[in-house]
Amino acid sequence: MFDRLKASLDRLLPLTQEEFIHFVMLLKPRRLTKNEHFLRAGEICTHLAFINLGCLRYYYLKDGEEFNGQFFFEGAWVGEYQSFLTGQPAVQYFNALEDTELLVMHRSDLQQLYADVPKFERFGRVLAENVVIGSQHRTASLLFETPEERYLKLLKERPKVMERVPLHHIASYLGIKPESLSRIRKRIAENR
Amino acid sequence: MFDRLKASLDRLLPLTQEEFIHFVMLLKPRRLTKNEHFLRAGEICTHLAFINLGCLRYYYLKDGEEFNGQFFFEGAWVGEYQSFLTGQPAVQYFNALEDTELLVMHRSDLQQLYADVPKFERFGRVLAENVVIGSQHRTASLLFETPEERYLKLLKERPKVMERVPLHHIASYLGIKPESLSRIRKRIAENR
DNA sequence: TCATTTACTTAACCTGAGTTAAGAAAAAAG
DNA sequence: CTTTTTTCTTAACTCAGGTTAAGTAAATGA
Repeated sequence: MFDRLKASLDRLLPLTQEEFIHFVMLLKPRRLTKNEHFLRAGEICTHLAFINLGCLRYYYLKDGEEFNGQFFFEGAWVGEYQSFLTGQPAVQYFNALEDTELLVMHRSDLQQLYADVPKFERFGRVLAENVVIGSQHRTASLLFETPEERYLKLLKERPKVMERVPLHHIASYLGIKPESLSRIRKRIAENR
Repeated sequence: MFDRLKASLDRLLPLTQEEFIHFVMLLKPRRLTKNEHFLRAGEICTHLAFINLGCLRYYYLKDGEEFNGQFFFEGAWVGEYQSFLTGQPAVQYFNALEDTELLVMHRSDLQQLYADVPKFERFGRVLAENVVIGSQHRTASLLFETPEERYLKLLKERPKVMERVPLHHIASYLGIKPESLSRIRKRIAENR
C-alpha cells in the first residue's frame, strides 16, 4: 500500500522508520472513478494528494471550454497550490482520467506536521521547488515552442501521456484544437 | 540599506532581530548597470538575489530570438530555480532593465543556513510556494488567454511593467511580435 | 551638436491554427 | 449484439498574428 509512497519520499528527503510512520498516519486513502473530480474551481483545496495508482489532469474552464494544464501519474503529488496555500477558492479543476487511488493529507495536518517536526518543512520546500521547475518548463514551452514542437517533445519525453491520455486532451494541453492536432499528426506522418 | 529586505522578509516569515542579522550577514551587495547580465544560459546559477532597487527580466534565447519569461522589481527574489537547485547549467538569461542594486546569497550559504537554523527551511518553502503560484498564473495566461487579453490584464494589474519596460519587451512577454502589439494597441485605441 | 542606434508604428502579404461541418472508427452502454 | 457515445480525422473557409519593409520619433553617444 505504501511502497510507492516510500520510494517517492526517499527521493525527496530521507526519513527514519519512525518519521515515515508519523507521516503515513496523517494520510487517508481516497478512490476516484474515471472522470470523477478531486477538486472543482470555486472550492477550497483542503487536501494534498499522492497518486498511488491511476492518472489525473488539471484543467481550466473558460467560456465553457476546457484547457488542460498538466497530467499526473503514479508517484506524483497533486493539489491546487494557490488555493491550498492561501485558502482562496480554486481556479483549477482536477479530475481522474482513469480509476484512481489517492492518499490524501489535510492542509491542517500538514501545517501541524511542519510545526511538530521542522524536518518536514524540507519536504514542503523540495516539493514546491520541483513544482516550480516543472511549471517553468511548461511556461517556456508555451512561450516559444510551436504546437508541433510541443507535440514531438511530448511524444519523445512523456510516452506515458501519449499512451494513457486521449488525443483531444493532449490537443488542449498543447494549446490547440483536436483538428489542428490531427493536421500536425498527418504532417508528421507524411514527414514534411 | 536593509529596510526593503526587512519588510519583504516580514511578509514571508517573522524573524527575531538576531535571526534577521544572521540572514543579512550572508548577503553581499551587487550592482548591475542597465543591460548587464546577472546570469546567462549555460552558467550555473550560484546565487539567489534580492532586488533592492531596479528591475530585471529573465528571458529564453531560441534561434537568436529572445522570449521574455518574467519581469521583476524591487522586493522580489530572483534566480534560476532549475540551475540553483540542481547545479545544472541555466537555460534562462537574467539581465537588468535599469541600473540595479542586488543583495545576493550564495547557494552554499543558504544550504548551510537551512542546516543551521531549520526555521529558514520555511523561508525557502514559502518563497518556492509563491513562485509556484506566479508561474502557474503565467502558464494559465499563455494557455487560454489571447494576446489582447494578456495585454489588457497587464495594463490593469501591473502598471509598473507598462511604465518601466519597453514595448518590444512586453510584446515578447505576451508571446507576440512588436508589430502585433502595435496592432493590438491601435485596435484598443479605436475601441473595437 | 550631429550621427547613430533604439523604440515604435504602419501597411501589404503570408501562414498556420480556429471554425464549421461531416463522417469513420472505436469504445462503452444497454 | 446492437445502439449510442466518444474519439479521431478530413476539408473548406476565416482570421489573428508573423513576415517583410519602410518610416518616424526619441534616446544615446561621440
